[in-house]
Amino acid sequence: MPKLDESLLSDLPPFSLLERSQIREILDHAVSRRYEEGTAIFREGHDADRFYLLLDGYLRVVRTTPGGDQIIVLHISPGQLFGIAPALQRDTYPATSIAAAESIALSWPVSLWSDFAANYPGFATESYKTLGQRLGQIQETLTEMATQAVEKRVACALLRMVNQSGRKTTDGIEIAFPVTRQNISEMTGTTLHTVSRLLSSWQKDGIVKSTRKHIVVTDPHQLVILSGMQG
Amino acid sequence: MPKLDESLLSDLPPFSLLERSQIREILDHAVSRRYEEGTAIFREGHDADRFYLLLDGYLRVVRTTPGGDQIIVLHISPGQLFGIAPALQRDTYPATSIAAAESIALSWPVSLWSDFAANYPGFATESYKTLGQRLGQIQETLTEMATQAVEKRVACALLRMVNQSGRKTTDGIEIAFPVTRQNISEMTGTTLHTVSRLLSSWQKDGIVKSTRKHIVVTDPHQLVILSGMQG
DNA sequence: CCCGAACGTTGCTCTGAAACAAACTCCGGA
DNA sequence: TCCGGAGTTTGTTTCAGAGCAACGTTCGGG
Repeated sequence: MPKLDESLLSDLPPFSLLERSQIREILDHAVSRRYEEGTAIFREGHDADRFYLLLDGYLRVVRTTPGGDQIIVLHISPGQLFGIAPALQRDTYPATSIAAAESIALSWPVSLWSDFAANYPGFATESYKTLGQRLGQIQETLTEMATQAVEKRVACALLRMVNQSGRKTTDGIEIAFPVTRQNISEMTGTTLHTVSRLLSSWQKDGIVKSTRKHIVVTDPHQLVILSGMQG
Repeated sequence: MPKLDESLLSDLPPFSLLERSQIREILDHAVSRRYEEGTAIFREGHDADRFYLLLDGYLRVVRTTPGGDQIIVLHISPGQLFGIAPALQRDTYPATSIAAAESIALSWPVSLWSDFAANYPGFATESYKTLGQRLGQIQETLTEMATQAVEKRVACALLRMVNQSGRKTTDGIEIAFPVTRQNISEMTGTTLHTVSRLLSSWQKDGIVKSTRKHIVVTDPHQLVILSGMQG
């Protein structure tokens, strides 16, 4: 295990108030690991024995129904805590985390959670803030799912990914991790067929440009209009 | 304002570990208020200046879309904390709370939250547990909404209400607060027409019995089967 | 270099549920 | 007592999007 550098954490909100020495302590307790695309970091229902911080890459947070259908609840980007079931007194993970791209994450045993919360100023506060934002996001998705037509839901899903991970290219803004039509259908509660049709037609209209597992939004503004504004 | 009795709180999880004197302190800071059916306790987006405990009645937690559609995110039963945005470092309520039946709630200014968490053992823990459960519920609803057909969603919604507030009667189990077809449609992302049809047909099959704003489930087992089990 | 799997596209059919429409019933208040 | 509004029922029409099917494309690995 290579020695981890303090600069990894010093700019991230949950740790930004801490001394260098404190960050050192935290890092010394951390386990760092690499996850290949498609690998599960932890699975729904399993014992929540560790909590995590994503250093690099992107994750999908996924739930599976008894019937075998899968849905993507949200995505995690670098710098975010995840698997923080312990913060909510859960002894089991409420969802599965899958690496959407090759990813690197730190993790700590849950037993350290209360230590962190007690000893490191701002840690608990920032963690709960994250949780609050996530709860808000999920509620947002739920309302969207309940009230909006498929086309708008797909447009919103694209916009969310663009906002979270978009990076400028010559053509427009590209989504920074691999996404399949199937993935998008799992985010929006529809079928890959319908998503494919929508993307094809948007491509025809010059709104997006997509190749296998890779999407570039060329006209974000049009997409916002399609999404029905404000959502 | 009548003096509140300690027994109100002594059996509720967030307070069950406390001394009588501590409960007294808490009550002395509380404001108690009655809300008529249909009244809002607080509204989405407003300043989160107080947090609440429902003593009696039932609440709907509701979100409204820019387009004016409304959806019911979850219900709150007596004994539960709500409006606990401060626990998540939010300065604004993420949803609206409406009294589904005549209700009574205590409330405290958010400034007391950190005092409570610091001074009353078990309070923070139990609050976060509640939050965790609620997050789980919403995820559950989201997956259901994304993957299940309308009939199953409505069956699940009825079962959830029955589980949360059901009381035995001679005919079966009745939902303890007023519910309209419209309400159910707002829980399931469908129309009141479709809900009405479903309830009519279930009534014909002897699964439910309903009058205006009032539903009794006469054959819960059948309803479980309709819901597609495990949901 | 070739093969097979994973991913994507497109056409066609069919149905569940929304949209529209029109009554009916219950309840509370004037 | 009557009236009006809120809640409910039921019928008919319509169509978005799921389901099914078949084919095309890309890519990685042997």
